[in-house]
Amino acid sequence: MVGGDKPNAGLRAPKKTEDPRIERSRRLIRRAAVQELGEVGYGAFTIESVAARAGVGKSTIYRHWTDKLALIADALETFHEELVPDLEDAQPRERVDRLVRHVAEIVADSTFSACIPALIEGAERDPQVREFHHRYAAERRESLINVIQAGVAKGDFPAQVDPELAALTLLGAIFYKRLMSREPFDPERSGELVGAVLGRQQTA
Amino acid sequence: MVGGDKPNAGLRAPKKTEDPRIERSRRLIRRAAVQELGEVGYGAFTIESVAARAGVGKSTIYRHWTDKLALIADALETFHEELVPDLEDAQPRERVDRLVRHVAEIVADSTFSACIPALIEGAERDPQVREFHHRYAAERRESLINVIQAGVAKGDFPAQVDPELAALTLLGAIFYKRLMSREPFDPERSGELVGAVLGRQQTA
Amino acid sequence: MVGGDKPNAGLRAPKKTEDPRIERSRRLIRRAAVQELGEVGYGAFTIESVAARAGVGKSTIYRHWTDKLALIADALETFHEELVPDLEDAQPRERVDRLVRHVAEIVADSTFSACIPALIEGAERDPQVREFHHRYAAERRESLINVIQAGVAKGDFPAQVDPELAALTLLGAIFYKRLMSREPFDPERSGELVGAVLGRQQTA
Amino acid sequence: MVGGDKPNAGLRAPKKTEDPRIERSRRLIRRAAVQELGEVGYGAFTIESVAARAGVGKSTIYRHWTDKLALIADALETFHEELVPDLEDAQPRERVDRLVRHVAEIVADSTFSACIPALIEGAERDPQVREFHHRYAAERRESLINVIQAGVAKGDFPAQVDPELAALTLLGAIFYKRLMSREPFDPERSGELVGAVLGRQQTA
DNA sequence: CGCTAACCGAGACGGTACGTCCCGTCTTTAC
DNA sequence: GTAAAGACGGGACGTACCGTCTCGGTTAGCG
Repeated sequence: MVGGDKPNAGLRAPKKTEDPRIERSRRLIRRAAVQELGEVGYGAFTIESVAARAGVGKSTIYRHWTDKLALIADALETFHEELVPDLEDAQPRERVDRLVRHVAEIVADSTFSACIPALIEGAERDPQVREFHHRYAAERRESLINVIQAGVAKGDFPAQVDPELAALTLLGAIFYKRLMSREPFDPERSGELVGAVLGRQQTA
Repeated sequence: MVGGDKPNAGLRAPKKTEDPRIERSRRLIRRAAVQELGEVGYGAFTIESVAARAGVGKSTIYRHWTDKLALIADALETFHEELVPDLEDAQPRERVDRLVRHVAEIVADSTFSACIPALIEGAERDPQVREFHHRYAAERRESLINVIQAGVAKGDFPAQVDPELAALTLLGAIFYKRLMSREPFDPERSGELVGAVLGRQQTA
Repeated sequence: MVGGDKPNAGLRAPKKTEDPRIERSRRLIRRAAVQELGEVGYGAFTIESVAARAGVGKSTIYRHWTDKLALIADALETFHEELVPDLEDAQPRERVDRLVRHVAEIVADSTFSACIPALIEGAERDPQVREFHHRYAAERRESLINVIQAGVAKGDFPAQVDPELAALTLLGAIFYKRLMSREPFDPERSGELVGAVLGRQQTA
Repeated sequence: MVGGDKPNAGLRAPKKTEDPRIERSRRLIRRAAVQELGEVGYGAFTIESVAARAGVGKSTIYRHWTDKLALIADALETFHEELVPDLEDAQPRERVDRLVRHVAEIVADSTFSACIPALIEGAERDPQVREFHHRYAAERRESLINVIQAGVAKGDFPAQVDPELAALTLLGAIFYKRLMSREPFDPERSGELVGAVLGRQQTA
């Protein structure tokens, strides 16, 4: 979690097990928040509306998250897993392809995508959000760099490829398109993109 | 202009010259708005704060712009010129280098840079801002694409380079670094970046 | 109440008891409003100033009254009781004396007195205030008329006395002095006044 | 004048004759002000509206009067004459009758009447307005007192009549009715009123 | 009859209050 | 004892006028 939510972090001794209603509320609220985000977007996202949608009092939300941004960030955390789910052992090129395509798909269309601008802006103002956002992006980038590195070592990609720079251009192109133009990057073109940066497949 | 402001549009005959105070107010307010945007971001951007910063009454702002968004959009318009100032006739590679470096420098540090997150967030929330932001980015991209295309035609870059994709990766890398990590893209590395995407200089 | 406030009208079943903060806020605000009215008058009466004076947020006022006028009208309602508190069974002359003196005293000096000009001005501008102001004055006048009538019937006052006209002159003199000259009508002279209008006491 | 208008009070020596435009503007504005007052009442009286009605710039009004109240008071001054126009030498009773009826008529319906509340309120807050309002009322009262006094001296009214108290009740009744009820005092009843206070006509 | 001073209309300006909306906090009551 | 309901203080929104001010353009009346 980003911080901002306040689970019984500091061992409130006397409480053995957590009231089951608490987890129920959290789940309801998180779900409502994600729905709200998807439907009205970040701009019109309102705590009061989330509360209404979740059938919950406003105070219940503030009991579990410090503010709007914390709720959003936490709700997004949910997606974290779904973003590194390709731990297969295909060949490097294949793995890069899948990774890039996966990112492109998520960026092209998902609740997560709708929140990217908010995260960027939030990161600019709030250290907590920044930490979360950067760490998150770094993990994503790291895994891509590693795969590219492996490919270079294995000779699948040209030797002069700088993995870090390559990862930057691959991800950059996808996010840039999403943030700077009407249309997101088409996932179907991810193969092309990889080819442009790492060289065409020298298929026999 | 993006819209929202109400200048002397459409030559209203009877008004010969404009009251000089008007332009002065507009200038002060625009400047204050950009500063505000850079400092507090889109979400916390406040007309009242802009008015205070500009040393102007709130009503003066509403006299010239219909609402907050119109002011933001118009204030950002200000940057339009400063960002396409490289109309030289060097060789294509050199021109790409300079263009990319120029973008990197601006993104690394400038008043404009401070507004990028606000701009992205604003584009997501408001159609007016979006229109401006996208058009603006498109122009920037367009000029880079043209130069790359010329280079490909001339044989300075590999034939298989897709100019549009290449531009996307070049710019993407720069913005991605700025928005997704602690450090902006170092302008000194723009040569490397161009090399990675368009091939190393095949110098003698 | 005059209207404008929105109390538990129409027995909304599910709400048993009212939040005690509500009544507390209402009381504080009403008091502040009356003070404000007395001090700055109707024209300069400001919701924001009332809020500050009551140590309350502006929104709390708007939560309980629809607008400025509703608040003013309701706040003035407060005085209603304090002004007809002489239901004794003395002789008619005595009762008239006391009633007139009571009015003179209130008009000479009281929180209410400070509001009379505001009330008059308000009545001229706003139908709601007017309704209240007139109804209120009518009740006051009515009770005086009744007592005079009783006195005439009983032979304590000359037969040709027109009770309604007499009440008008008695009250009129008091208010006229307050509103049209530096000094209010001296309550000590109320006996004289009654004598002038209803004839001297034909004591043995 | 109440004060507030600023004619060439302090003998600006070099100016022989006044620019005729000035007087013209003053006249237009005064007239517009009175019309406005009559039509929309004091509450909705707006300087901007008066300016428009007079076909004059707002600044022209403020050039000649300090503020709204000064303009209104000055416009009312116009009526001052029409309020003491009964300098005949009838019998005292007749003169009182006419005076009272005249006041009743003015109070019952005139532009002046519409401003009484504003004057009362203004007098409460602004010393200048107070001075004007009180002096004005005093003159009116004085003339009535004098006539009554003459009548008492001449034996037309009972000896025990206190002229000052009598005047207070006569005027008070008329103003009270105007300010405290829906209907103003009916001028037709002024004879009755005088009779009630000064005794019936002991006609043969 | 042409020049210059002033007055003028127009309206921009800094302000202030309006009544609305939503935030994030805090209190109360019901379950 | 917890959670819903929702009152609360706060503060920005965009609007309407206020009373002040600056701007050129027009007009009166002197020379």
